Amino acid sequence: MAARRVTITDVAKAANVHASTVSRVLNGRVELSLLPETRERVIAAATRLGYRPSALARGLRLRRTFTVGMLVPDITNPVFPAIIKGVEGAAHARGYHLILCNTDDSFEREASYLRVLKEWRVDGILIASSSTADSTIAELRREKFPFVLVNSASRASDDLAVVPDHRQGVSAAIDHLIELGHRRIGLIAAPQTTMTGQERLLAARATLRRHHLAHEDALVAVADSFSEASGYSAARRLLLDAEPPTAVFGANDLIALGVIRLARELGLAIPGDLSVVGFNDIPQSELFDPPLTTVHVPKEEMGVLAAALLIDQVEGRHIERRRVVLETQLVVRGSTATPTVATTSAMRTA
Amino acid sequence: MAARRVTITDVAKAANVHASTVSRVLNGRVELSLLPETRERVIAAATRLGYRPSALARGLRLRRTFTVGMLVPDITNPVFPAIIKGVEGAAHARGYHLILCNTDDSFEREASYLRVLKEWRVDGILIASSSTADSTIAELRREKFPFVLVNSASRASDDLAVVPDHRQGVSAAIDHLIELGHRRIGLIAAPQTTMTGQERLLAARATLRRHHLAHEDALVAVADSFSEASGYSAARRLLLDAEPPTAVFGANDLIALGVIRLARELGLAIPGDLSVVGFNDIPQSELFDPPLTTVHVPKEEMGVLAAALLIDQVEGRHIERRRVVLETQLVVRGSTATPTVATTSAMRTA
DNA sequence: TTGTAAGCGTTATCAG
DNA sequence: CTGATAACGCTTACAA
Repeated sequence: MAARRVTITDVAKAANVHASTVSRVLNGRVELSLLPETRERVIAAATRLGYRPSALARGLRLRRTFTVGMLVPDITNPVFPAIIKGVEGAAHARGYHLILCNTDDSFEREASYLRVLKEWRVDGILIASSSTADSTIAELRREKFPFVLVNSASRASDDLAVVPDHRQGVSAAIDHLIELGHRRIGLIAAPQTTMTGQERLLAARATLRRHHLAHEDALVAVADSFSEASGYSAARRLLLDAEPPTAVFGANDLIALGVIRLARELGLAIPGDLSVVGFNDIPQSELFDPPLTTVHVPKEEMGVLAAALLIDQVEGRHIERRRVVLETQLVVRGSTATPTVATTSAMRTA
Repeated sequence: MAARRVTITDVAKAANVHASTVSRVLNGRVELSLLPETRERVIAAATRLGYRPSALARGLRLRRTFTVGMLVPDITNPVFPAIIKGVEGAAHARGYHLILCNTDDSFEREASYLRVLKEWRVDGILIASSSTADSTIAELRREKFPFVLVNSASRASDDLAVVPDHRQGVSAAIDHLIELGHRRIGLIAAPQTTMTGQERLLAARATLRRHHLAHEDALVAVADSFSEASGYSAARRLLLDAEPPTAVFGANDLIALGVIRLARELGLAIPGDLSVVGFNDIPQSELFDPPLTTVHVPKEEMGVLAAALLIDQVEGRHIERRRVVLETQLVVRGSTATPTVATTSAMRTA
């Protein structure tokens, strides 16, 4: 099909030198002594023939690929593109390339991709896949395979990780609702099979408890995934209840948008009849109807830091902080407000 | 750092056979005659040692990597994740893996990534990067390197491509505005360095001409990129004009959202004072304020078809249609309406 | 049915 | 300063 690739030997022949010389010219360090004349001849030949070294052969020989893999649960969730952008930029700047894998939130695909990444001998792996089985991570740890968790941490606190401060963010979101006067606050959690899901629900419950507010089961629904559709379904379980909440915290922005969609269908005004807060501050959050009140997470920065941490590890540099926790910030927009009289009636029952 | 990887020879030793036998057991076709007993011993050894073949070595030997590369201009633009998802699904189903590269709309990065993909000996390349220089594509063509264009086609009509019907989509969008009674229709084009940008502007102009409507320069602004920010800036040039349009067609949804943001800042009601249409139908389009009227493009399907086309080509299968053009469909939501009395005054001047 | 050997394209080491 | 050689880990004729 494609014409035979030109190899280092072809270049060598064309330049009347040995292949090893070509290699030295093309990627030898400067202190190597080479006749300028040879160097020029080699470079000329290489460009004339359009020589492209084989990363395969080189990786095989070097036992290094200058490539990092990244596992993402769902590229369609707008948090991730932002994180990925950060990762890619930082990796690129340090001479690494990124192999991106979309696990579609399936354990099976995740395991399969992890295998593939290892087979490709990537130098390290970034894991943004929140559902990652503990066993999977344990395996990486056991093998001493360099990896860094992004966005969602692991149970083992000594794993390298770059995460937003879930607890602080969630707490700020719920404090905000309470300050507005809400007393019946519904929680739409993310899957409890994920660390992110667990952490955010735990944090939310803790905050409510701190304020001596109800956080009974009737006020909690767990979404099947981090998607809008799942948020919508879960919201049905909450809002169609006899005593619906006056405010809802969604474990992420997509879930919050699902709530908003349902509310709209039910004819509930937001924030008039129902306040909604999300988490992540996805792009265009301020253009939704209503503009989404949410917890801002420095997504791109998170990616940059994670990539840096991974590469530091790969290159054997000293690592000061094994776990980087990034500040989050509540961004109040239109989707939250003081509960109205109509809904405050529900408050009394709380 | 990491413990030495276990190789095929390690497995061979452990199973008391030669490496070639291990290879045969692990990926030989069924018709190969192997003693069941040997087979079992090998498999046992392989699993016990946790053997993972090196894709590097295998790719080097096979001159095939079962990997395809994909160039995406901006992963942050919500059209692409959807396309990527389709690509990845289809590729995965056929046993291929995807290496994703974000070119950030820079020629330089694009060229660099293209080089990298070739160095990794990917079996083929998917190009969704609309700004791709003709010369780049020409080079691929010359080298007979398998590639398929997605979302935006090339000038050369015989290149393999899977694209939406830009002409039909744009025309539907503008027809819609005209049917509503708009006569001063502004165009916010995408960069004219991109094929997509050119095609959509051309189509828009043609449609206006067909209706004998003005499409003078005052009604056209060209955005610097496909982003919301660029749409916003370009919109300033249009809407702050003495005689602003009563409706605007944005070359994509993000640009349209930029227009909406500006309109909101200027206190213009949408669709009351200004109608806006976009292109692509990005996720959550219906949750914006107002819900975005836009041209729906079957994004995931586009990805699936493109991947299939590429792999067919790679595997030497016969290809019936070299260019697949997908139907688009106008989705009318809240951002367009009949021009109000106030703005119809502007109509007369047109 | 299985072992032997060569080679995929590089680069590190050792001579010269 | 540059050439020869071996090895990275795998697959596939060919031989046994």
